[in-house]
Amino acid sequence: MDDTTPVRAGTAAWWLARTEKADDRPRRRRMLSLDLIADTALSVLDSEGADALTMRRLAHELRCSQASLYRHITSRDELVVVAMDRAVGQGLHAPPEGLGWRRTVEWQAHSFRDFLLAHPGLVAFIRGTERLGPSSLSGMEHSLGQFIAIGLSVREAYATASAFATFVVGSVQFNMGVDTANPDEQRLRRRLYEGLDPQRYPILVANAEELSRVGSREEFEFGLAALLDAIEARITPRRPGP
Amino acid sequence: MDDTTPVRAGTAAWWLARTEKADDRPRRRRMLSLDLIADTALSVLDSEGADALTMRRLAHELRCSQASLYRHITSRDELVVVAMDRAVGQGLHAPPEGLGWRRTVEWQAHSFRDFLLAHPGLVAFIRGTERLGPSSLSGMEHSLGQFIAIGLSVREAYATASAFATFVVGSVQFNMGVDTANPDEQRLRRRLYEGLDPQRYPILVANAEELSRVGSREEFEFGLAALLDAIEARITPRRPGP
DNA sequence: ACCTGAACACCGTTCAAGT
DNA sequence: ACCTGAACACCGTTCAAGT
Repeated sequence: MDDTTPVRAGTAAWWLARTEKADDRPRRRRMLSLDLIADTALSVLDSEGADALTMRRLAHELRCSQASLYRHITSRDELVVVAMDRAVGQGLHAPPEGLGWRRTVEWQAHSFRDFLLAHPGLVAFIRGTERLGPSSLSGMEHSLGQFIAIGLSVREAYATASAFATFVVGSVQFNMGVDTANPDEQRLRRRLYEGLDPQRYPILVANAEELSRVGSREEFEFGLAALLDAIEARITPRRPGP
Repeated sequence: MDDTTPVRAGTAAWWLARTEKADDRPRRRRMLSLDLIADTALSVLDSEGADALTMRRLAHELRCSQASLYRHITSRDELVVVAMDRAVGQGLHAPPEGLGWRRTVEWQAHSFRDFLLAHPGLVAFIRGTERLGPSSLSGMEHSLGQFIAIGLSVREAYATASAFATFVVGSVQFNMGVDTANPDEQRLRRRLYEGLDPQRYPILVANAEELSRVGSREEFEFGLAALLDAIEARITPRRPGP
């Protein structure tokens, strides 16, 4: 084990070191803790956006010095990784019972997407480095159980759960910078398409009006249905071969 | 039109203003230009990562003052948006002819994914705000043509192309921080799973070894096949209803 | 008319000095 | 033993002053 080079936040090595260290961490009776710092970071990020999340701001919010923060974290990056795992935990909710597997997965995908849309400040910080944190692993454990229960192998279940996570998060992230939150955006997008060079962009120019009306929702529903159909095809028993 | 509030980089309004302004921009005979700055930014980002991309570094690289950069861009954010659209252009290649639609789309998805994996420094900066840039729209124009040609409506073609883009980019982004580039990562991930609380994470603990071996590639292939199957199902003519 | 040195108002991080 | 004021080495951005 090489302790000289610093371990990048979010890697397996890093999460491992954290869980192993947690046991012999001295009990502190002060209020300040990593969890408190992370939750404060989340609330600042959520309510005021990325620019507001500074060490100075956190220290002010927690009524301590900036230097004190570094007794619980080794860097801002590390704090973000921990905070995002907690955010994932906040976004995962138990689905209603008795829906059947397909509608259950559908519900979960929509539910998490709605959470992300409601907290745009967090979205840009989800980078996959929180995948191995306790809350994210909890979500994975749950998904694995679901997919194994309907007949997928462990390996298939993992790939499937990952693909869903990727698509739900990716869909929100990819549209965040650009989507129709601003009501003018649609009209302006139409003008943008209309004004393109018709030689180079014939389809975009010819269908400017219709294309400007397609939102990220439609893309999301298409991709989600595709993934669900793929699972359905896999668990449908095939007829015996020749 | 409200000119007082600054337009956020990457929105339709912003791309529109850029194209409209381009015409009456004075011809300059100096070498410095937005394109040159953007390309320099890309090469710095690609070879040395996000931290190296500073205005000071760019100015040094281009042998000009920092202030000169601001004659061509209004902010670093804006520069990043333009640069990323150019990067997308570099990552898109014409597929070999005569593959049939499914293998063509498959080829494109793999090709773009390989590009991203080969240029990890760029990946974190793809945020969707480059969607409306000339290179990205060129990719969209091409994809629309493909999907319309096999029978999808304009609207379906757009949602489909977007879902592919989301999934390919999202899959790389979501695994970038964490994937098996480091050969130790797999072993450490296994140890991480093994050391979890078996009450809370029974499946992860029981399948630690197998799960640690599933990489992002498997997830990618699953999702890609699912999307392709979904297209296939849509273009297969249904029998007339009752 | 064009360019830029030098400054401004910030960052994340560290550590000697306090209690 | 614990905490922190003040500094350090950076940022992105601006503008008065140069040519």
